Amino acid sequence: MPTILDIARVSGVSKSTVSRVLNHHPHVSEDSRRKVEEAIKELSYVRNLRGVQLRLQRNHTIGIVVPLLDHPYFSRLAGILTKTCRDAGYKMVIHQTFFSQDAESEIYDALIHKEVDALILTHSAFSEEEIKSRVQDQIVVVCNEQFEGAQFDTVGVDEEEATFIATDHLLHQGAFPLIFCGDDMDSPLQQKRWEGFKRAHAHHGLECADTCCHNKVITIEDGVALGEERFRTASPPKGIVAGSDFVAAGLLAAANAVGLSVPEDVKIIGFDDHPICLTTSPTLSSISYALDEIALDLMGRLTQRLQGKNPEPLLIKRKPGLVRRGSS
Amino acid sequence: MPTILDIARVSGVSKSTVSRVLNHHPHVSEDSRRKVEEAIKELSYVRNLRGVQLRLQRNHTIGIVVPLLDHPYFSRLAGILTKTCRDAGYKMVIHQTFFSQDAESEIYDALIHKEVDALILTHSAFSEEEIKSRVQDQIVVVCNEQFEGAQFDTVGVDEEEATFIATDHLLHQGAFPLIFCGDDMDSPLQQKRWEGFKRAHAHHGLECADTCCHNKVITIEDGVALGEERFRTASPPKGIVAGSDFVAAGLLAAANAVGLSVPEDVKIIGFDDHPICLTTSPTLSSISYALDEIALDLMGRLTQRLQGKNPEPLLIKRKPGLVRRGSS
DNA sequence: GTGAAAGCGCTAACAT
DNA sequence: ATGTTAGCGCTTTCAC
Repeated sequence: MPTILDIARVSGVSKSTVSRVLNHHPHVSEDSRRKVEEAIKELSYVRNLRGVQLRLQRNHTIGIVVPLLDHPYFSRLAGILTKTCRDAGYKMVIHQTFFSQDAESEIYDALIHKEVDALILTHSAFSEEEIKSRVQDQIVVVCNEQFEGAQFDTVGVDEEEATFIATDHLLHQGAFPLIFCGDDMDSPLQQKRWEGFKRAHAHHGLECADTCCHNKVITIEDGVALGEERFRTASPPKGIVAGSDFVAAGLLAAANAVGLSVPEDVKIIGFDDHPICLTTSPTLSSISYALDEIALDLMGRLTQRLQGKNPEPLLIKRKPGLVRRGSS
Repeated sequence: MPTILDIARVSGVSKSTVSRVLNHHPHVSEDSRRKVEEAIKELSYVRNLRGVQLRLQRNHTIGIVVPLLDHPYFSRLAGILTKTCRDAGYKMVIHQTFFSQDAESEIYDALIHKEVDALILTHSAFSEEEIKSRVQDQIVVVCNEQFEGAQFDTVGVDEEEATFIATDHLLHQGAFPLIFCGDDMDSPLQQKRWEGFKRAHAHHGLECADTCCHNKVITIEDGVALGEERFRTASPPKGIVAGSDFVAAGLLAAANAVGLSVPEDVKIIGFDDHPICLTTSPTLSSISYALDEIALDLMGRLTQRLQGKNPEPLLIKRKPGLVRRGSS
């Protein structure tokens, strides 16, 4: 494995000049540049990043925090963000927290010790302030977690509004009472959604009890299980605002299995507008996000910070869309 | 950010001793060890990995190659493998190739230049020999890509057999002619599957034309599109072996939309036994994999190689399972 | 059992 | 425009 010293020897210049060529510095003679480039090609030299990193105290690596990868929303988001970062010349390390605060804490430690140059949060079990106190002035940006943008750049969809729209839609169709389910009711995101759910009820002059809120409903199987439980009671709910399309699909399957008709007996709506919505009978209504645009917004902001700029934290909330299909 | 030198100063020993404590060397006096540990706690010191890496020429980082993350099979596999690696004390960097040979080549370069200590392949657009010639004696292990295990440790399901079972099952139900679809027919995996598909036909004394093979069918939407195209012809296929459950779900939705009954008019089977199988009407038959076991097998092997052992490449092929549901 | 010193590959301030 | 040199944080001989 050749080093810049080898390149220097072969091309007959000093290693500083090699470094200058490598880093596209000005003030290098055309002649030196050519010789160095030839030597690089000849020895098929590639920079050892660890040397650079040790010297520069930078990694060109960004971390992304997701609760779990085996999830249609987070895998899609991680896929898009990874590509976006790569295109911007950064490597991406994906961290799964499995909704655990301990696992999330370790990631902040990694950031503080500069194992990554910045962190993208897509979910958190902490509040914005708690995170800020941990990470100090390290770079953190937030993607579609419902922080207020007080500490970090935050871009995403207005989740309170999204849930209001979904809930209002079901209530408007005459579905009541409703139930609501989310993956982690302790997170700010789920709290926002829950507020939107309640606001829609108030808007229609209806009461909604805390008992219609279900926590830790994440996967298709969770949706099936919740449906099996709630649909078999004497008075099953008339409508469901599900935390994701996968959960919604599971609930729909349970309704079919129990013999309830969708949307006549029970109406269902999910989040994300994932293509799974097209594969159920009836097809699933959903709230849509423009993830690609969100990713670009976020990366733009992140790039600025990585270049040392330090503007006030920004909050971008995009409008969600209602995609009405067969299930409502 | 404190360094071992700070620890050395505070604890009153030399930095070599600090290093020895850090690395759990023997021959350190109990007294020194205690003082160093106190200083570490006091300054909340954490090792700077880049220093270690530069010195040791190792990263404690493993790369994983997936075609794309936004895919139920690969995101699940990536999730499991990432957790398995983390538990073994390694970081994981996920690379998406988007089925491009160029993107994949870059990853091999990264391996050669030791940006990662090893690579886990879950898909490749190259042959085993081509990869070997690129990566030389760097560590590569293969997860469920159908290599022959001549060059690399390979663990996964016998895909030829899996496809034989799926195809045989449909033919046995009287479904003929069939069509077959895969994500990337140039890959060894899809070739194996295609061979299993043909072998099942031969087993039943039936012919199958190359025209029943469809390439680059990856997502739910691809499945819908393929279904719309093939189901509207005068003589639609009687059965489909789909490359993944998502594609199968898309095909099923298209069949329903076109007015074909499943399984009466057309029978469908997918791969992976993903829970989406439970959410369609009818539910989807599928070929099941034991991914968690595969991940553990693989990690065991990988750990050995990372410890410098260099046994002959191993080939583990687990038996696939047939999960019969409503669609066949 | 412990410390001094060399060096992993690289960049940048300083000198020329 | 180019070379010399120090040093990023760490591990590991080699002395003692």
